[in-house]
Order: sequence, then C-alpha cells, then structure tokens
Amino acid sequence: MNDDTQNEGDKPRSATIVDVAKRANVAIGTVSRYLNGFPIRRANREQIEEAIQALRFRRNATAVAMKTDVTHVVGLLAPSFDEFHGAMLEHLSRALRRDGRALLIYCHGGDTRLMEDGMDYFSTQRIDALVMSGEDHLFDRVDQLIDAGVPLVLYDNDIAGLKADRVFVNNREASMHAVRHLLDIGHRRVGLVSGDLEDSAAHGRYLGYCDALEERGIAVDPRYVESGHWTILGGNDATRRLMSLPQPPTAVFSANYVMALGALRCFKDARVRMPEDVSLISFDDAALFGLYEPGITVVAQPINGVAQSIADVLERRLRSERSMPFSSTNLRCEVILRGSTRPV
Amino acid sequence: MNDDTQNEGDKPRSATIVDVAKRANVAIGTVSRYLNGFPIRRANREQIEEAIQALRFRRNATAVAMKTDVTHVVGLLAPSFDEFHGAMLEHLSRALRRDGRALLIYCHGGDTRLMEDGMDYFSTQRIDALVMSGEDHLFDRVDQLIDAGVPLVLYDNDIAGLKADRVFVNNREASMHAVRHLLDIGHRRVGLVSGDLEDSAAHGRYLGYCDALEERGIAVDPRYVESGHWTILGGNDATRRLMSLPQPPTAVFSANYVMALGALRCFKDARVRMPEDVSLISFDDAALFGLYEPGITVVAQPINGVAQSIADVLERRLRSERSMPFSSTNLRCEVILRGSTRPV
DNA sequence: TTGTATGCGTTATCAC
DNA sequence: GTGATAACGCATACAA
Repeated sequence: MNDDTQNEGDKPRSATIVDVAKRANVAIGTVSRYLNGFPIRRANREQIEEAIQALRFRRNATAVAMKTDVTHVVGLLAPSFDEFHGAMLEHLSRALRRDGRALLIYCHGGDTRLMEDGMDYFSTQRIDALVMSGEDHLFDRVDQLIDAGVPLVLYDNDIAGLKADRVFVNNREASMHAVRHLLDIGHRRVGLVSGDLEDSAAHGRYLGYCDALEERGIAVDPRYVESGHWTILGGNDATRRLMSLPQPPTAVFSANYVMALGALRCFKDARVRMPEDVSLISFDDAALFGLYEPGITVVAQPINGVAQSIADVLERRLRSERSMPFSSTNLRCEVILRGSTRPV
Repeated sequence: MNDDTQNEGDKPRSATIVDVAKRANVAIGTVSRYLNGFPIRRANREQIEEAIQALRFRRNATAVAMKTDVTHVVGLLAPSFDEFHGAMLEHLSRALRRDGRALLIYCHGGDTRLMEDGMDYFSTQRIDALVMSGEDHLFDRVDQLIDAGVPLVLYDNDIAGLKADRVFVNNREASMHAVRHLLDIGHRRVGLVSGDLEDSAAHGRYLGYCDALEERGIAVDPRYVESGHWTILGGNDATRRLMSLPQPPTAVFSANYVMALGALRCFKDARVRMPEDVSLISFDDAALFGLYEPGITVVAQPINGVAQSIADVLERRLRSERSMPFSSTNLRCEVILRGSTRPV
C-alpha cells in the first residue's frame, strides 16, 4: 500500500481531505469541520492534526471557491504600475491580505482593447470584487459585472452612475489650495497641465484651479489650460505650448506627477530656470521630488489611506450585507511646500 | 418557468453550461466541446452561440481549474512595488497576459513573517507557477512548493540549489563596467553602497566592483564598502559613513536606485556637491534620474527583457514538458552616462 | 459527432 | 459531534 512514489517529473497529486480522513480514521465531513473551526472531539482533532502534518495536506482553495462561490481574490484593474499606482498596489495588497484576500492584477496601459479584455478576464475569473481606477467607456462592461454580483470599488477616477463604492481624494479642494498658494506668492499667470478633462480626477483638479483663480477675481483663460493626457510626453508638450505663449505663465500646476516629469524635461530643454523663471507645483509626491534641486512642491495624496479605505469598505461589503448602501469616501490631500515655488 | 427574477441584492446565480445546453437543446458535453474549440455541427453551434449570448454565459474559471488542475494564474512574490518592481510587474503582467495568464500578487515588504505567510498562501491557492525575487531563508518553503509541483522562476535575486528557472541580469559584469568607468575618469577611491551581501544580486555587484578595482591594481579596501541594506535610509547611512572616512571616496557606486536616493539625500544634507565633490553612479534607472540636475549615471536593467524572458520560460515549461531542463537566462545591462560622474 | 455518466476537492445537509 | 452523501460547474472517457 505504499503510495509515496510520485510520478517523477510530473505533477504529483497532493493530499486531499479524503486522504486525511482515511488516515485519521474519521469521516471526511469531520475533517472539513475541523478545517473550518467547528468543534471537534479532542481525540479526533489530534488524529486529524497528525494526518495533516504527515500528509502535508493543504486545503485546495480552488475547490473551496467552487463550493462556496468565494475566492478571496480581488481583481485590480489599473492603467500602469508607475510610482503612484505601484505604491497604491503595495498598500492595498497589504491591507487586503490582513482580511485574507489577495489581488489579481490586470494592467491595461491605457489601451482600450486591453481594458475590455481585462474586464472579460475578470468576469470569467470569479473574483470576489473589483477595484479599479475608472475608465468612462468601460461603463457597460463594468455595469454587467456588477449585475453579475461582483462588488466594485472605484478609486482615483470615477465612472458616474455606477452602483459602486467610491474612495477618492479631494481633488478640487486640494487643487484649489495648490493654486491659491501660487496666487498667494504673487503669481497671476498660472498654467495648468491637465489630465484628460473627461476623467473626473482631471475635471476636479481643473475645477479647483478655476476656484482659486476666480476667488481672486482672475478670469480663467483657456489658453493657460493644456491637456497633457496624463503622460510624460503629453505633459512635456503641454508645458511647451504653455511656455511659448506670448505671455507665458510664471507658474505651472501639473495635475499629476507623470506630467510634471514632462514639464521638468521641458524646463530643462528650454533652459527655463526653476524657480527663478517659473514655479512648479505637482499633484502626487514622488520619491525624488524631495531630493530634486530645488525640491518640488506637491499635493501629496494619502495613498495608504486610500488603500486602507478600499480594504475597509470591501471588508464590510463582503463580510456583511452585500446590499448595504454604497459609500463614498473622500480623503484629504496635503500640500507640501518645497523649493520649486517662489514669489515672482 | 420564468426564472429570470434574481434575488434582489444578493449574488445572482449566473448561467452554467447546463443552462446553455438546455436552452440550445444539446447535451452539456456538446457545449463543453464547443467552448474548447472542438468541431461541432453547424446547427448546434448556432444554437449554442445564441444561448450563450442570451444567457450571458461566462465559463466559470474556478470549475475549470478544479477539473483541469490549471488555473492560468501565476503567483508573484515581491518585496515591494517601488519603481523597479512596479515596472517589472507591469511588463510581466502584460507579457503573461498574452499567454492567457494573470498575476496574483503578494507583497512582503522585506518582512520575514509576511514572506512565509505569502508562501503559505500560494501553496493553498493552487497557482500554475511562482515568480519571485529570491529570499534565502525561504529555501525550505519554496522547495516544498516545487515538490508540490509548482514551477518556480527566480528573478532579481537567486536562491542557490533550487530546481528552478532563472532570469537574471549580468550583475557582475555590469558593475565592473560601471566602476571601470569611474576609474577611467581618474577616480581612485570608489565607495560601494552595497545591498545585503548574502543576496546574490548584492554579491554579484560587489564582485564586479572588486573586479574593476583589481583590474587596475587597486586593492579592495573594506572600509569603502558599506551595506545600505537596499533601503533609502540604509543607503543614506552607508553613504554618510563613507563620506566621513578620513579619506572619503571621490566616487560612489550604489547597488540599487533606492539606496542612491539615500545617497543623494546625504550629499544634499552634507552640502557635498555632485559631481564637483563626488561622482555617483547607480544601479537601476529611475524616471527622474535623467531629469535630475546633473543627470545621474546609471546601470540600466533591461526590465522589459527580464519580464519577457520570464513569460517565455514559463510558457515553455507550462505548455510543454514540465520536466524540461532548468534554464538560466542572463540579460545584459546598459551603462547610461549622464552628468553625475566626472573626472576628478 | 453527440449524449451520458463520472469525478475533481470541498462544503453542507441530513439523519444518527 | 459524527458519518454518509449530494451538490458546485465543468471536462472527459465511453458508449451510442
């Protein structure tokens, strides 16, 4: 009866609860109950534990998922894993892990086809929930997924009208503070390197920019608003257009850190000195922004807070009532003053 | 018989192949064969396709995994998702997706307990393979996973003695080139901010450093080698120790970009000018390194190449013989000269 | 080709 | 508490 010989090279069959039950001389149901923390007669418990050890038994998560329809896996759909989304992922991964969940990731790189493929993938993969940075034209697909019973948490960028939990930052207020700071130190011509304005995040940051200007009685001049489409190249182009205006801005506000990289590149190429010739403030803090000479003033997002909030709302929705009302969390960003902004 | 009413708020039961078969008036086996691309009578195919559309049927990946013992999910165990590992993750995610696989991630942050928990998690989760940046004291756990039939791919850092595929970069040669460059421009006292020397990556980079010095007849002085333990704070400390030597180095080589951040911070705090007072060269290229004033000379890893190689070797091993001999890939890094290194 | 039946490893529902 | 046994959704061997 010695069955220890595994097929060399091939995938060995690992022990199941049936094997454990046999070896422990108990019923399979008893083993299951042990595994799920239900009360067990002491003698049986010891037998079972011995068997589990000896057989190196590990519960097959796939089978559990199939029975219970719960995978403990959460999907994450993100455009990239740059410093911002990477940090986000890292914190979220850790926070979810504390609740016994893990992240299945899909990275679409802004490519529409890939996004759709990603949604497709997630709808067959039976995830417990989906976390994503919203993309407007995915509305229908996401909506279907929700209909199929998969809870959704939106972060970073909204998709209006979806039955979902939301965790965002106060884009509008934070941007207003940022621009207000520039106005406070005397700037009057402030350029905005914006994200795609259809994106709620870009829109919010744009509105905050407007708020600050209007508050000081400065009319919003559309020529000073250029979209950098969230990318480094786009940010570079946008900044260049801004700086070649007849009256170039004396300060630039970039709606994310990637585009700020493009702006820095532009300043460098055009030999525009910062902060002597132009001030810069950017959304998102990056590791090097504090080290860069001069340090770059930023609006720092509470990335860990966002991650934890996502994990929290997920835990509540998944653990308790799935029908609880949808929540909308709004976290505060912090303006960190550094050397890149100075009075005109 | 109208069963379209879903339990409001609760998880709706989604259509199975049984439902599809019923509606299409074919046997369940036929549907399965259709799904798996086997030949099907035309009339049946049309019926089935209609049913799938109407029922919004999506194949249940969990059930498939249970039957076939293949999940199409690959585990990734990484210390963090900073710029390096984030980029790695992004490329790997995309490369794997092309072969129909996705990544289940676990981030341990260098915490031993979390690493072990991660291994635990992956051994119940029935992943098709595990990709990881090696951690020496995980040898036993990883070995068990391999015994359980899970192929392993090591990248970034090795664990010696494991039956695994390996995808690394030429740490030793690349480091030699980097240090050689410093010597070429006249430096004689070159400091090394090293990673933990037990790590193969750190060791390789250290050896390359030694190679270059010895090649020029310069003895390796242990006082010029300080470990920064891969972290920003560690790198900062290490650099500080280096710079407070009676004869401080005129050039510093940092074994990764995170510690280079610490070095930069040190220079900044100590008002050591770069490159006037000290030259710096770092392993890994970071987005801001090219923009930083002066640009930072780096040894750039072919991150995309690493990711693609991992995907390739995985595809081969998973698709064809699981028993194929283990491969070891070694990719070339590229030294990118920028302003942070200059002749003494 | 197609239909039928069995099993993958668990959980859950019964009687006992 | 425990032991049988029926699912879960799918793939597959086998007979038709």
